[in-house]
Amino acid sequence: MTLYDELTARGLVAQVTDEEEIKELINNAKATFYIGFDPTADSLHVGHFMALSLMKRLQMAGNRPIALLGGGTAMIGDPSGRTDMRQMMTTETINHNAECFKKQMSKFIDFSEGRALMLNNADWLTKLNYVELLRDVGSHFSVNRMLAAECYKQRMERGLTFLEFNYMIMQSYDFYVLFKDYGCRLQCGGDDQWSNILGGTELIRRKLGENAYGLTIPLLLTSEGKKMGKTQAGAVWLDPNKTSPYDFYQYWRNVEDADVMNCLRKLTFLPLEEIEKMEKWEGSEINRAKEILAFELTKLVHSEEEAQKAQDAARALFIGGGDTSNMPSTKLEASDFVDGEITIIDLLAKSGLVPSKSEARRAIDQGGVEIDGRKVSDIKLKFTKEQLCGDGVILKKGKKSFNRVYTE
RNA sequence: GGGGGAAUUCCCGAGUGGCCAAAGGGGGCAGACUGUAAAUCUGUUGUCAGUGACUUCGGUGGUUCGAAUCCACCUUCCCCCA
Repeated sequence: MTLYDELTARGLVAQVTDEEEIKELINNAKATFYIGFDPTADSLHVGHFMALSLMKRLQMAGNRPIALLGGGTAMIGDPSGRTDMRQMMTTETINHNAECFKKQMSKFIDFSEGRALMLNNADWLTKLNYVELLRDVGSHFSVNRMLAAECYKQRMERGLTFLEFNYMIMQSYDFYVLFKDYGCRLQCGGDDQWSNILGGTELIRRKLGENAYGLTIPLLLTSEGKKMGKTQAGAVWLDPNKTSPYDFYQYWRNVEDADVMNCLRKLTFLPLEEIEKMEKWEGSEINRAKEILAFELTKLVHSEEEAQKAQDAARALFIGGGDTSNMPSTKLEASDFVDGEITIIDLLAKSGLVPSKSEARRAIDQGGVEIDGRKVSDIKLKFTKEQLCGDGVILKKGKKSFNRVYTE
């Protein structure tokens, strides 16, 4: 099976500019390609993961990736598919974020010995001269065409600033620079980037008379059409300090039945034959597939060790017995105790299982709190310091939230 | 530049002087049923202390015994005309 066929089979190809040419390029390990990442936060999240994994897949097949940090484009803000303008970010924030991205990507992509490049478009975008750019690049763009682009549709109704309108031109210019200076012939990206990518291939054709190509990855959606990788608390981050490996594992362990196979195909590196076997699993057997999905992804993003820990902790909590030492935990300080005691409500709040004491109260009222497997009915329950020494107690809120609280 | 309209709790959206912590829906959380799934049903959903207090309706002042509701100014957004 060729690389391109595998990508298609996994559902990783949404749109391509020229299927035959792209096949030729990537199947024969000839391609230098790029994917851009705008450093709009201090960590990559699940939304970036597919792009990263596509990058890795192409690299494993011998192609050379360029990870382009959008230090310059982040200054503008991509309006594609957004209903409101992005908040303007300071240069310091952008640089800090770019550093964070760099570290995370290095764990995933092999940048040694020129096997991959990491560039920052701030290096060329910030040096541009306005009038020159207008003449050299601006003359190749038709406003009429741009306005008709799908990615601006939403914004046409709500308002679009000139700043953001220029985003496409900047991204097109990136592709042009990478083509010219690094021989990059292919740009990949999320499907929402289609218009921006076409802008680049057009610019290269007009300015250099050469062909460049684009390939987009479908957005990862749930069976209900919502973006995956979002929780109530926000994005699912790849940074263990922002989303713990345990929470990361749990996110995937809890996907809906209808989404498991899709995720396995798109996100994991398990052979397709193996995934096809799981397709036959039914009913509660699907839970096995979810465990595999969660384990594989935690392994990819964090490490095999962390994946194992998360799995052990989850099994111990949900199935019972086993090793609970790796579950999320909270250590109490002496100042958390009043007269050597702490109330159940404070305990819940401290553990982070509830955002406020009112919610703690509600949770107990509704019979949703357990301590070491016993339901809490007394809202005034207190614990002495001695009771929480050593291993402490295991708090459970609802069906899935656990936290071990202890003190020394 | 001229004219008109809007800003409400996580989101949408009612509310036009006291009965408003603010209808309804969505989402979230909890309970029942389950497979750490979905669907369904029930409860709950500002904070802190338990029959109460405090903060909230874009911002700042003002009128009033009393304001999300009235007035002034400001900010932001939308629409029409240029």
